[in-house]
Amino acid sequence: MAPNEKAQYSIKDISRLSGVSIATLSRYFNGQSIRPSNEGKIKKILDETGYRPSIAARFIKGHASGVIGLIVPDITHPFFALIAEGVMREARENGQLVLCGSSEGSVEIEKQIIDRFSQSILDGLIYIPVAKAENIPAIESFRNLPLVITARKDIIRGVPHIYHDGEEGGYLATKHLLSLGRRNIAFIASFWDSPCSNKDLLENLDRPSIRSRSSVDRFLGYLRALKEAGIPYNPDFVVVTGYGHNHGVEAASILKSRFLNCNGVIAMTQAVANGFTAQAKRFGYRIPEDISVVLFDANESKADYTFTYIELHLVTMGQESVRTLNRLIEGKEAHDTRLDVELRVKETSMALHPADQP
Amino acid sequence: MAPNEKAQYSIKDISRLSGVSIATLSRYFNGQSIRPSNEGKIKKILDETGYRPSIAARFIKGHASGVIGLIVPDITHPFFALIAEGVMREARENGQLVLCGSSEGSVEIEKQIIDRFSQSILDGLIYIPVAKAENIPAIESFRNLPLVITARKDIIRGVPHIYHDGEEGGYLATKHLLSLGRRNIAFIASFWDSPCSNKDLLENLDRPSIRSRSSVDRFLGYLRALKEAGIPYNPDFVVVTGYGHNHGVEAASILKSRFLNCNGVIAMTQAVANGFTAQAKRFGYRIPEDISVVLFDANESKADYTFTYIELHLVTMGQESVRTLNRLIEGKEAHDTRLDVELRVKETSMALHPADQP
DNA sequence: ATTTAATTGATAAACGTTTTCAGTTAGCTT
DNA sequence: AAGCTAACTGAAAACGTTTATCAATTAAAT
Repeated sequence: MAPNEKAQYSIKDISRLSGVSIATLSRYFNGQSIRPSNEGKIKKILDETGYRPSIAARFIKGHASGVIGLIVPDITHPFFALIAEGVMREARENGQLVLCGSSEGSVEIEKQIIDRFSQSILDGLIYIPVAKAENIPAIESFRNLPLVITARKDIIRGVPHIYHDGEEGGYLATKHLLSLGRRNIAFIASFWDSPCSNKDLLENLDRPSIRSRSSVDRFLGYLRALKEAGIPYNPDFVVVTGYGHNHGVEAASILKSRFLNCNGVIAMTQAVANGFTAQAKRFGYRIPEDISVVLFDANESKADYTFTYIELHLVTMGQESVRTLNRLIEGKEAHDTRLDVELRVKETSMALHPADQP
Repeated sequence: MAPNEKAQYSIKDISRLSGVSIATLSRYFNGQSIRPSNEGKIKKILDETGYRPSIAARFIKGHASGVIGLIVPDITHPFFALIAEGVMREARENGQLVLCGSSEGSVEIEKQIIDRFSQSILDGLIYIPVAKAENIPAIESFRNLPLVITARKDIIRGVPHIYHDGEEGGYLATKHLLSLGRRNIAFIASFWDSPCSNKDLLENLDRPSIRSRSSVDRFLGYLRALKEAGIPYNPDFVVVTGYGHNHGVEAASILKSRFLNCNGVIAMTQAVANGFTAQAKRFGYRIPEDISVVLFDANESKADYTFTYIELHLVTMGQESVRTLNRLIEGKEAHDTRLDVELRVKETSMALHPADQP
C-alpha cells in the first residue's frame, strides 16, 4: 500500500502566495462574503495553482463530503442503469459525487459493499436492496447515515422509499390488452432467484423468499383489471420465471404446453418479451396479430421497443431519490414518493381479429 | 449545508474502552503484529462498537483512500455499463470503492466531473473520454493522479490504455460474412456526434471531430478482409450514422436508396442491428436469408443476440483497467493492454442461397 | 470628521488518523 | 539470575482543514 502522492498545495500555501489569511480563505470557500480586493487576489492564485480544499480534511471537521452512495443489484441491467443515470445527474447538478457499488444480485456481495461504505465518507446512501427487509445484512451499519430506498417499497420502517406504482402498471397493461379484444392474457412474472414453483402467484404473495415485489404488484393490477372486466382468474395463465431472454423462451414453451389459446402477454422486461416472441414465432404464432405483447420499460432508447410498454420514469426515480436523500441530509423531513406510470401504445398494438373474438 | 452527524466512535474512544494505546490500535489496523493479549481486548471492543477507522482521516495522513474514480460517457449504454461492472467487481475484490460519473456524452459535463473528482479523495482514475485528446478538458487536473484510459487508444501520451482490437473485430466480422458467400457487405459506422457527412470513411480516418475510434478501427479491418478476398472497396457500402435504433432504420433506408443488392451488414451495436433489421423487413427482405447481419457485443445477456457477433470481453476490460491502475497506484510500471476479440457464430448465420451467388 | 458596520488576521483548539522515537516488555542465551 | 535481543508499546507531533476568539482594520454613511 503505497502512500498517495498528495496534492501539492495546502491552504497554508495559498495563504502565503496570495497574502490573504487562512481564516479569510476558509471563509471564502465557505461562502461568506469577503472584500472584493481579496477575492481578486485569491482567484488569481487559485487559477495559477488549481488548488481546491481537501474534501477529506473538511469531512473530518464535520462538513458534508458531497459524496453519496448508491447500491444497485446489477449495473448492467438497464433498469438499474437508468436509475443510476438519474442519481448521477441530480447529484452532479447539486455538486455531489456518487460512490457506486453493484451487488451483482448477491446478498453476500451487498453485505461487503455496505461494510465498505459504512467506513467511508458518505453523506448518505441510496439503496436498492437485493433482498427483503429481514434479509438485509448489516442493517445497523446505516444507523446514523441518511438513507433512501429506491425501486422497492415497505423494506425498512421509517426510511423513505421511492418507487413506482407497480399495481397501476399491471392494471394499465392488462386493460390495454383487454381493450384490444384480447381476453386470454398471460402474465409472465420475473424473480431474481428461487422463483416459487407454484404458478399460482395468489398463494405466494407474501412468501419471504420472493426477491422483488415488482412482479407481485403488477400481478395485483392484472387481477384488478380482470375482475373489472368480469373475467375469472385462471392460474394457468401465469408463468413464474426470471428476467432473461431465455426465460421468455421458456415461458412461451410452457404456455404452449398448456393449450390455452393465449392472445395477449404481459412481460416484465424487454428481454423476456423478445425471448417469448422469438419462441412463439417458431411455434408459428404471428406477433402481434395472434398474440399481443406489453412489457415494462427499462431501456435507454425507447425506440428499441417494438411493443406497447409501461413507462416507468426510471431516470426520474433516480433524480427523486437524490432529492429526497438531500432533504434528509439537510435534516428535513422526507417521505415516500410513488411515481406514476404511463401506458405508451406503439403501432404494433393490434386489435384481435374479429373472427377470433369469442 | 448541515454538518454531517459523525460516526459515534473514534480511535480515542476505542483506546479508552480497550485500554490499548492509540498508536497500537493504529498499528493493528495497518496489519502490524501486536501482542496477542492486546489483540484480544481490541477485537472484543470492535465487536461491541462496530468501529471502523475513518478513511478521510487516513487519507489526510497520506494513506491510499481505496477509492478509484470512473468516468464513462453514458452509464445507461450497455457497452459502458459492462465495463463499469468489471471495474466495480475488480475494485470490490481489492477492497476498493468506485466513485462513478456519467458524462452523458457531453464534453461540458465531463469537464465538470473531472473538476469535482480532482478535489476528491481518489487514488486513481479510470477514464473513458468522450472526446479526442486535443479536446480533453482540464487534462492538467490529472497531473499527479494515476490514470488509465479505457476503451480508447492513443488518447494521452504516457498513459496506459486498455482497449480491444477493433481492427481485428472488423476483420473477423467481414471474413465471416465472406465465408457465407456474401460479397456485397455494408458497413454501418456509428459516431457519437457530428458524423462526417461524407460516406467515404477512407477520407475521414483522421478527422479530429470523429468522436470514437471504434468505428474507424473496425472499418480498417473491414477493408483488410475485402482486400484479402480481392473485392474492391466501394464507398457506397458505407453508411455513417449514430448508435441508436433509429440510426439502424435510417441506414436501411439509405442503403436501399443506393440500389446495391447488399447481402451482408456489419453493425456497431445491437440497437443499430435491430433497427436495420426491422426496416429491411418492412422493405421485404428476409433476414438472414437475403441479408446476414453481424454486430458488436455490448449486452449483459448474450442470449439476446439473434445474430452472430464479435465478443468484446467488456467486463474483462473493466477488470483489467483496475489491475493496471493499481499497478500505477503502487508505483509500478504499467503499459497498454490490447484485449482479443472473438467471433461468436449464432444459428441465424446463413450461407447465401446458391442461386444468388454471383 | 465621526460613527457604524463589515471584514480581517493571528492564534489556538479541534477533527481522526499515522508516524517518530524513546521506552518497555517478553523470550532467549549464557 | 542476569544479560541481550527483538518485538512491541505509548506520548506527542503532524496531516489539512474548520471554527472560535478578539483585537485591528477598512469601507460606507452621516
